[in-house]
Amino acid sequence: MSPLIRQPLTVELALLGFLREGALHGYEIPRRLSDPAGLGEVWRLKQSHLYALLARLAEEGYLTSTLKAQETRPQRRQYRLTRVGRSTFTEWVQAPVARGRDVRLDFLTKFFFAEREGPQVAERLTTRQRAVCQDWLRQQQRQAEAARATRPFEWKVCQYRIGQIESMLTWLDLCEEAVPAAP
Amino acid sequence: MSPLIRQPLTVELALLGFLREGALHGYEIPRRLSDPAGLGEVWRLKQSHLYALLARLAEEGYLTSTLKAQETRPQRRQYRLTRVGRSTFTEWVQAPVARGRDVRLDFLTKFFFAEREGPQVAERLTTRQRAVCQDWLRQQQRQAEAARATRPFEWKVCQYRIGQIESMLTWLDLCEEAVPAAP
DNA sequence: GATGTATACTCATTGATTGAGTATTGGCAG
DNA sequence: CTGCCAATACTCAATCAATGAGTATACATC
Repeated sequence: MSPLIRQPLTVELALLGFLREGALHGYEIPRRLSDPAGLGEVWRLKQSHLYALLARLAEEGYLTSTLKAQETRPQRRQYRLTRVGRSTFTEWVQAPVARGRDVRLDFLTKFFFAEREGPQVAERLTTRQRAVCQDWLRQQQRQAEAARATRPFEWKVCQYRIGQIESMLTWLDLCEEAVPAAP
Repeated sequence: MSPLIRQPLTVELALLGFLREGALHGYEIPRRLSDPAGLGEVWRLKQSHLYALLARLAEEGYLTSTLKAQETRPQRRQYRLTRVGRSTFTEWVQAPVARGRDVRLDFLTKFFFAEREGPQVAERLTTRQRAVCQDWLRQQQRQAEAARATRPFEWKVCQYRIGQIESMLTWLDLCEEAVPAAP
């Protein structure tokens, strides 16, 4: 239970999402994870990697693990969210992604769980992410303007990013329409 | 000079691009790399990491290193492309990026060097990349269609990707316009 | 009774990445 | 003229993500 120094604890936090609805054992998670109707399209995670992540999440106090014997099968390790784990997850799932390169994986994952948490959560996430995207957009547009005449490569990089951000914004609109409006 | 088994030798190959125009020492590369008019906006590379990559490229036969004494300063290591290094780079720089997640870094890097190699190279790269993107697009559209009614999350993921790919295609058009037409 | 498969993990190793350290020289402020 | 800082040019040890391979048991089935 060190004071949680590890800054970037990004995607592994998402694993906590699978434990929201109750205790789980390690073997069950890849089953849910690989469902193509869910995150199976977005994530790939090797079994050994998963166990390593779970162990570290336990070490850092986000969840507890207890061994449960079964009559027939080999014993399994039950993972359960701690209070810290629960609140950290709730915070994580509503916080927008801060860097463009993380959208691909992180945002889609957040959105997946946010929808499961309820329409308010999903809407808050998309609203906040839209604000962040609009900041990015403004910043890239400024930079593109500055580079336009003198630095053609930098200008093209900016144009690329601007296109990606704009299409992300369009997509966010689509997502918000799809979420049933919060009361 | 092992038979180059390492499959993914991705971005580090780009380092060879800096050696195309002549021998270099390790310290010079981060200077060129961090130029914001060039790849400085796209890449971040720590010094120690850079040296590690150079060492491995040398180990794998893409370049040779020799120590050069200087009158005053400490001696430096001169890196020079081998024939294998030269041809590997030429191939790499013209090959389209195969996975969407690599576009952000890899494609922009390729394009940077391709422009330096000449308009034919840049045009070949963009043409091929466009073909790959169109494949992705078709595949995602098929998948979106299949997921539409029954798997809403999967459908959204597809829509996200479709948007990104479409905006990439628009950007590729922009790039080709900017490249002076090959004779 | 042999073979395969689902359950449920563990472990050793690789390999990317980083922070910190080292050594030398030139310039310049005091 | 000396003390200190910045620039040059790397090296090294440690960390940590990620993977492949291995282990052990039970149930099914042929």
